[in-house]
Amino acid sequence: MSDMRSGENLLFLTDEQLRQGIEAMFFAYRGFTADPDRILTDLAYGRAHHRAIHFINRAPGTTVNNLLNILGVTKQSLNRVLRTLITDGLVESKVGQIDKRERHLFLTDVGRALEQRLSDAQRARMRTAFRDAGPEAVAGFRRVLEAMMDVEMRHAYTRLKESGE
Amino acid sequence: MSDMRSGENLLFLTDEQLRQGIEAMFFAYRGFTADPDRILTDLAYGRAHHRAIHFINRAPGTTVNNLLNILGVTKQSLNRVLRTLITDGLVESKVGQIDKRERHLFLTDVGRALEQRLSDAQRARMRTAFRDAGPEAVAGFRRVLEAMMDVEMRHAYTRLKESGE
DNA sequence: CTTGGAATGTCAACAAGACTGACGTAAACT
DNA sequence: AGTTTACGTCAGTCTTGTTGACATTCCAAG
Repeated sequence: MSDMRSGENLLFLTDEQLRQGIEAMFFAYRGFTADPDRILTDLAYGRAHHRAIHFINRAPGTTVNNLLNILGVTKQSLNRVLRTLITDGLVESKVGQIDKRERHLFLTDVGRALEQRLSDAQRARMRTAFRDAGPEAVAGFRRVLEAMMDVEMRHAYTRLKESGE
Repeated sequence: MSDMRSGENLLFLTDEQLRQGIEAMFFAYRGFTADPDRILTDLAYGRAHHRAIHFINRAPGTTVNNLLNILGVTKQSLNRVLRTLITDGLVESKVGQIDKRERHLFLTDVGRALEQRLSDAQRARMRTAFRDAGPEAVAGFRRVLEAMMDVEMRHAYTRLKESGE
């Protein structure tokens, strides 16, 4: 795999190749969000709600601040979303036992049901794509995406990844 | 956790693997747009302007309708963006010679300069990611992304790809 | 040739969801 | 006691998506 390292087979780094990578990212991300988006609009929710639900499900009991860092939005923006999810009974907010300033977030049964519905749709597409591309392609896919992240996001991603396996 | 189905090792298709793929997409897309976004906010433009500029540069003389299909937004939404780009002198709109209902779009020199600046920033990140991951990973990355697209978008992508090489 | 429908693009108004800034409350830290 | 931290909220702005209404142009059927 690492035969000619110094200045030979770097064809995959031409501007044209990079541009194709950029466009692939753009078009693929559209597909990536398309299925959950369809479900969400029927429920008068948006992508922001999906993201919150996803990460609360992934890390139950997470604090608002924690979620803020992962999502990379302002607290006002997150709060708007969270408020509707709480009043709609999808998310529960519990005052921290050790530190009472903190609010720990959990999905209710209803919230978990929606999370399932959304991630089933998204996973279905991901599964088809993975299967069509094959395990080696998937490994490459992950390697490139990880290299594309900002450092802090790579750490957040790695932490989540390790907590899940 | 050995999940052997019909002899094949399908470990890369577990729900946990798929979820990691989903999160990788989410975090990577943030990195993907971060650099151009920084440039754009200084100029009071947004991601929508970037997208329009990108594809006009890629396919000079394209019609509004054509661009609409690629970008997947309503014509009214695109029009707002286009209008500011035209009044700011980044994009030129020429009435079609054959069909006078159509407007053909071109970047001006100023528009091309901004396009360069934006895509340089985005390519720099893509280049680093590609180099770090290696050519085989890049091939896999592309294969998975293509499989993730909606059919129409895959066609649009392929058409652009072939026009560029 | 005219006329009605389809296609293309523009203008106006509105909604979601991001942002900043300011402020308040409660709890924790020093 | 005073400061910092965590969270919530109000108010206002911006980008970017939406729908609705409308003008222009093309084309084809009468």
